[in-house]
Amino acid sequence: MSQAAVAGAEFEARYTIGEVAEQTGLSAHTLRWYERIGLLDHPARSHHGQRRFSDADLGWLAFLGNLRATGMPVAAMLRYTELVRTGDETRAERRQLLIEHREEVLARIRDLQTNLLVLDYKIDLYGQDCQ
Amino acid sequence: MSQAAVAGAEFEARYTIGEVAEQTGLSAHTLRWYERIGLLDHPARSHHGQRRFSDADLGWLAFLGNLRATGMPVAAMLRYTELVRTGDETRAERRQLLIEHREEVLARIRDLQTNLLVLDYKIDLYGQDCQ
DNA sequence: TACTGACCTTGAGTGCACTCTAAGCAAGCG
DNA sequence: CGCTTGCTTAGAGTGCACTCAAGGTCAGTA
Repeated sequence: MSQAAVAGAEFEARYTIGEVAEQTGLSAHTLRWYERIGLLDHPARSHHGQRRFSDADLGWLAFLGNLRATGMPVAAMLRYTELVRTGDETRAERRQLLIEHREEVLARIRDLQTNLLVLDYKIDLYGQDCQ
Repeated sequence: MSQAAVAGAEFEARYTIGEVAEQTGLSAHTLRWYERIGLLDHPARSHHGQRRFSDADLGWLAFLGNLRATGMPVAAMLRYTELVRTGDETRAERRQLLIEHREEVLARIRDLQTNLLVLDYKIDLYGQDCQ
């Protein structure tokens, strides 16, 4: 996840915040905010002080995107991020966190499907006759 | 949806706000708020001025619950409610609204499932070896 | 040289959906 | 009688996840 962890990282860091915003669908504002709250390592900077994101950063953002898309709160993503930063000894805990999150997502899907049945029924009623 | 639309409704209106909160899982605060913003008709009142909800109110709240559980924003629920209040001539529009919402929910479910695959993959990686 | 556009910072503002506060009234209980 | 519980109101506060504002730097183009 960290561009600093990759040898020669400064040669890979090439995307501007605008490009990353484009690719990830997050706004530049949000990318800076993610960095500020600790979801994202401080990226490399150009000699003018502008951020230059690496492929590793993009990969990490894509993974965060998966977590967000499945409804994980930012606070939980932050916790996960900090576990990653801590090191390999947290692997079991990270795995556990993901497993629990998966269970929640599965429950959410089941819940949506159940509620959808009622909607279908209602739509059916409208299609036929009154109320 | 309206207890006023049912003949003899005042004889059915029997649940206190606490009981309705209990049954619907919404807080009494939220029930009053729903009423204030127009999601709920003004319920009957006891001779002390306390709300007395009817079975019709409970049914309507259950339906609202379905909409909320499937992620419909309050503003859209409000629009639907106003269509119901307007009368039978809005039935086609209401049906259309529900159909569109159903499509969105189906898309959400597909999206969740897609993102879940990545989670599964990641969990699998943690289960095996490094990163 | 003037302008445009992308980037920088800190800190404040937004929208949603509640959620609570404060001050007060009424019923029921020991 | 005092206490608890549950209700009433209008309006303020909360938490989340952004989102924007203001004021600035810098590179490239006409």
